[in-house]
Amino acid sequence: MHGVEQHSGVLDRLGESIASGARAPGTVLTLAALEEEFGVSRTLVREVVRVLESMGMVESRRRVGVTVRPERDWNPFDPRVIRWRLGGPGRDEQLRSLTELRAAIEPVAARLAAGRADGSTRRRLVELAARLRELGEARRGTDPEYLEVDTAYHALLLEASGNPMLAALQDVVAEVLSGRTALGLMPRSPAPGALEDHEATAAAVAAGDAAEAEARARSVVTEVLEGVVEGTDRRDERGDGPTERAAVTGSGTGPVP
Amino acid sequence: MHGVEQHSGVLDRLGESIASGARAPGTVLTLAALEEEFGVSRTLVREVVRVLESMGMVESRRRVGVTVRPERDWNPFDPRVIRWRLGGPGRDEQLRSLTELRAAIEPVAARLAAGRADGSTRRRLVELAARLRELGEARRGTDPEYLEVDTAYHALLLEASGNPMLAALQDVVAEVLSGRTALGLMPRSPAPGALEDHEATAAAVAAGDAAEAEARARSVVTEVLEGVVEGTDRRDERGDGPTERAAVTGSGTGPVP
DNA sequence: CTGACAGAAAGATCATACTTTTGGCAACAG
DNA sequence: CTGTTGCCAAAAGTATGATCTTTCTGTCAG
Repeated sequence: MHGVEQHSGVLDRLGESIASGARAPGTVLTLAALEEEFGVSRTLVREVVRVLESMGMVESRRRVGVTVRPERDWNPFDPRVIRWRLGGPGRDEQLRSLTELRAAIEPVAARLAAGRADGSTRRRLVELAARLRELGEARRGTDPEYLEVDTAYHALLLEASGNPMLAALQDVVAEVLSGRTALGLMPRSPAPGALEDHEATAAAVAAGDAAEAEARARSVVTEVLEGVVEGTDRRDERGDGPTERAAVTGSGTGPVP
Repeated sequence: MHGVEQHSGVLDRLGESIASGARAPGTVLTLAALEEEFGVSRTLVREVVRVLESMGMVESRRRVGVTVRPERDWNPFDPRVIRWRLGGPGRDEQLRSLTELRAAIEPVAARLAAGRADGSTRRRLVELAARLRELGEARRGTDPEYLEVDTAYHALLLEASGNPMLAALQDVVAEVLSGRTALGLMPRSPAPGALEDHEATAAAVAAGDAAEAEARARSVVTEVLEGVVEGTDRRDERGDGPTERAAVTGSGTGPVP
C-alpha cells in the first residue's frame, strides 16, 4: 500500500472534488483532516496542497487552514483544471470556453504557419485536408477516423504556427473536436463548404499566402463560433446571475440594456 | 532562520535558474544536492520540485534524480514560466509569442463582448477608448498614463468577453503592452487609424454589433502582427528546416543569427 | 550472448518534533 | 461602552530520521 505513486492519485481526487463543486469555494480544509480522509501522511498532503495552490485552486494560511478559492482564481489553462472541469458539472461551460478559444487561435495560427512551416509540414497539411474531404464526402463524418484525421490536421496547423503557446493548445483543440463528436454534434456529411475551407487553408499555408490562410481558417471556425454564442447567449433570459461572471451568461444578449 | 516563507523563494530561484538556461534541459539534480545548495530541508525541496514538476519543467524519477525537461514541455501558460522567461534570455521570443497570442485573442474577445457585456462595461469601454484618443492626439503616446489607459481598455475588453480563458490573459496583454513601451516601440503620436479603431471597436461592442467589433479589433491588432511576423520570418525559403522553432529570436531588428 | 540475480542509489512515503504566524478572546485602560 | 493590548491555542511551515520501493548497473552462470 506504499510506494505506488499516490501523489497524483490524491491530487487528482482532491482536485476533482473541488472542481466538481463537492468542496465549494470558501470551504476550509485542514491538513490533518485531509491526511485522515485520504489515509496518507502529512508530507503527501502538503505536496498535493502546494500543487493545488500553484494552480490557484486553494490558498493555505496559518491558523486558518486550506481554503478553496473561487473559481475565477483557478488557472484556466492548467491541463488538469481543464480535465477536471470537463469531467464535472462544468463540462458544457468549459467546452464553450475552449471552443471560443480555439476559434480565436486557429486563424492566426494559419497565418503564422503560412510564413513559417517547413516543407514537409506544408505537404502533410495538404494531405490531411484531402483525406478529410474524402472521408467527409463518403458521409463518414461520424467515423472515428474522421475525428482522428481532423484532430491531426488541426494539431499540425497549431504546431506549424511556430508559436509554442499556440502549439500547446493542441490538446485543447483535440478535446473540443472529440467533445463535439461525443455530443453527437457532428453530421454524417460535413458541410461541403467546411471541407473546402479546410483544404483551402492547407493550400494557402502551403503556398505561403498568409492572408488567405487566415481568412479560410477563420471561415472554418466562424460558423462554429456563431453556433456556440447563439446557443449560450440565449438562455440568459432568466437574469438570475449574481455578479459572478463565472456564470458566464453575461447578461445582455442585446445592446446596452 | 526558520519559518519564513521559503517555499516561494526557493521555487522562484530554482525556476528562474532553469528558465535562464543556467540549468539546461537534461541536467540532473538530486534532492540532496538542492537541499544543500539552498540550505533548506528535504521537505521544502520536495514541495518545490513537485510544483516545478506540475509545470512540466522537471521530471522526477527514482534512482535517477530530478531531470530538467526540454523547454517545449513547459507549460507556456503558467504565469511563472512566462515571468521567468521574460526575465531571462528568452525575453524577445516570449514577447513575440505573447504578441501573437494577443493578436489571436482580441478580435474574438471583442465579438463575444458585443454579445455579452453588461451596460456599465460597454460604457466604460467607450470612455476608455475616448480617453485614449485624447491622449494620443495630444502626442502623449509614450506617457505612463497612455499605457495605463491602454492596458485598462484591453483588459476590460477581455474581461467583457465573458470567457474565463480569454479573461485570464489580461496579464499577458498587459505585459505585451508595457513591453512594447519599455522597448521604445511606441511613437509619441499613435497612428490615427489605430486610435480610430480602438474607438470603433468600443462603439461596436456598445452597440452590440459583433461582426463590426471583431473586424475593428482585428484591425487594431493586424498591423502589430504583421510587424512581428515580418521581423521574424525571412528564412522560409521553403526547403526544410528541422522541427526547431525555438530559435527565431524576435526583436525585429537583428537578422537571424 | 543472454538472462537472471544481487546490490546500491535515489526518490516516495511516513512519523514526529519543533517553529512561526495569526485569529480570537479576555483583560484592561480610557 | 469602546477601543487597545496581550496572551493563548490552532494550524500551517519547516526540519529530520527512518523505512519502503523502484529501477539502474554490473556481474556471473548458462
